[in-house]
Amino acid sequence: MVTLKQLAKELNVSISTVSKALNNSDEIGKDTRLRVKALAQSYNYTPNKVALSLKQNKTKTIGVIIPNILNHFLSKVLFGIEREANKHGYTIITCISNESLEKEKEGLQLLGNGSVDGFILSIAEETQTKNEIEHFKATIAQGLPIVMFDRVAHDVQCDKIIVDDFEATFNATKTLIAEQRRHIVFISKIDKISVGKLRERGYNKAVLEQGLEPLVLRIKKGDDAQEKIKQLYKKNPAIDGVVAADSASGVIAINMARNFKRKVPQDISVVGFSSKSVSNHSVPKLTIIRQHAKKIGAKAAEFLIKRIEDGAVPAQNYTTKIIKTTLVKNKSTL
Amino acid sequence: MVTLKQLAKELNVSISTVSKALNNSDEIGKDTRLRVKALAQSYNYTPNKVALSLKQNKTKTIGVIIPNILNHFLSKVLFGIEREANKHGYTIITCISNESLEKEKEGLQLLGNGSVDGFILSIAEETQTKNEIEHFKATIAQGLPIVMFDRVAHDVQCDKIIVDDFEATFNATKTLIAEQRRHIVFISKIDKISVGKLRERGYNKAVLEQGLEPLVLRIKKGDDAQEKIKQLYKKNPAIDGVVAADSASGVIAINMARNFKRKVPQDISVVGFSSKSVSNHSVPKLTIIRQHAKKIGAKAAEFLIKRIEDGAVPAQNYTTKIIKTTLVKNKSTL
DNA sequence: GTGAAAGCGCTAACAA
DNA sequence: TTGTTAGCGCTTTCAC
Repeated sequence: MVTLKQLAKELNVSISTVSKALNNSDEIGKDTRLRVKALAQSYNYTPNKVALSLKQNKTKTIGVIIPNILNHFLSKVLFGIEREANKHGYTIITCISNESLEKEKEGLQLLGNGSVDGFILSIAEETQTKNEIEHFKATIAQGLPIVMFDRVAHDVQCDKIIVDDFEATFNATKTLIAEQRRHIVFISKIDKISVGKLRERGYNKAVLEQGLEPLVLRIKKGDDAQEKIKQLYKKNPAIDGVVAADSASGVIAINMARNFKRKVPQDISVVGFSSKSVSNHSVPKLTIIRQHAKKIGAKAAEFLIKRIEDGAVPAQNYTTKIIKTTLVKNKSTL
Repeated sequence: MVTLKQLAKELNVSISTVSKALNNSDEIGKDTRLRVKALAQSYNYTPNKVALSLKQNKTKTIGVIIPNILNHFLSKVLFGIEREANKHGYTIITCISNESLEKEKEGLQLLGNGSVDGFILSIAEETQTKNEIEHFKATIAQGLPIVMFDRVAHDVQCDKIIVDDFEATFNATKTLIAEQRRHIVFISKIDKISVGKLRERGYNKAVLEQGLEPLVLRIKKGDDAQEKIKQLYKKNPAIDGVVAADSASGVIAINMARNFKRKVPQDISVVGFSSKSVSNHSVPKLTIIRQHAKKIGAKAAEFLIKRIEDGAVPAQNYTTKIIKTTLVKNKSTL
């Protein structure tokens, strides 16, 4: 990489002249400016980002800590973050907590040393079960803003972007009830995390309101989801509706139903939290609760960048933005 | 963030004393060292990463440029990269090229300004179709090592990690032939990129060797994959085998077959490039060609870090490592 | 219109 | 054993 120093030497001018010329300062004479620019161009000069960061005490970089990049929803949010960040001239540096509290802390620590101007994160499962929030508070106290999305800690003062999980399943369940379904099961692989709990509650409320019996299938890590759902159908032949809290369960529920000679949507109606691409993995296509992951990511980035650039505004006026889900009807419901 | 300066002031010693003490230099007396460390601890001091980077002219950061983070294979590789990088004390900064040449160039440019010590990347579709490689060469010439994975440019001198795409489909097709399948179709959503072409050739060779007729279904962006596959089955009732080049097509091929009252694997045998989690999306589970994405990522990181840390070794001895795929038999084949 | 100098936070060669 | 100084690459104030 060429530096200002080298350019200055070659042009027989001072470093500051070069710097000013490149920054279009009107202190510098036109001809000098042009000469400098020409040479810089020819060397393909670009200012060293690290030096700039040190000097200006800002990195134009956002730290993103997500629990699991193999989760389609989360990687879609990441995509949204990246795109929005880029628009504003920011890059993102990613840590994957792998649902571990320790790795989450490490990420915060590692990037908190001046590497980033702020964080966007979704909380690890372990952090949620242990209910730890001190590391977030410490980071914020250190002057680094945090924006949380999806899985958030309500006791931490910061901007948040969440989904209307409770209402989403409540409404989805009611939709099935309106189809005259009376034996609706709720399937979840995410019963441990906050959003999973909310979704289960939404389902429960809708079912109980109608005097129906709730039936919940929780799939643990390491379980064979197909097998569990098979057993479920076997034991409960009356099932005529499925609400799935995660993207795979809905798809499997549809594909497995046919093994029991049950037609979707005639005999069983299925709806699940998922994305368009995954909804394609079942025939008929899964009716989905869309979470608008990219939008969530974009909003999170927007919020964070605003915080960063509004500078040392006394941290306050924190917003919690709810991105409403949309029910996209495909052919797995009537 | 506390700085050395502040610690020095509070302790009434010089900045360098503090620095040395914290770095366990034996130049510093034991008591001073302890005093310094105690205070640093109490302030939760950690050296500013940016200053360190500037000083040492290395960032301990890897730039990763991937075409599409929503692709399960690619995000899995990213996961592998991140984990391996972390092990070695590196963080990763991600750019998503979105299959665009322009964005790929931008990423290289943006991070090439001192932000990273090297790159790991998989080439964008547009870059492959236009066959542009100058930006890679320029980056390498600039002193930043590149490791390419999966979609690589053979004309660029650098380390590469690839998959045995040709052999994978060749062997998979032969497996189907050994099952006495005589009407095997190849389905691909990725016919434009290098690996997609290799996979198609592997299939072709196996089929032609047996004097069978090749049949290829190419699904374009924006196409309804389900509909295309449905039409395929309708027009070609003799199909008794499917080799899928991408993860979704195999799953859909299985789920759709049942709509034609064709049993998998009895009537149709299906195998596809995919991952364990996606193979679950069909009943029966898809027999998959596993690419060991995480391992690819880990190897790529390992290669790059070695290059970075072996310093200015005259760039040479470039390795191309082939990570062999594994055929994991599930119930969609005999 | 141009240049010298300070300083961002850190390390390390050298001086005391 | 501790401190002074220079320097990584850059911007910016102030002097000429």
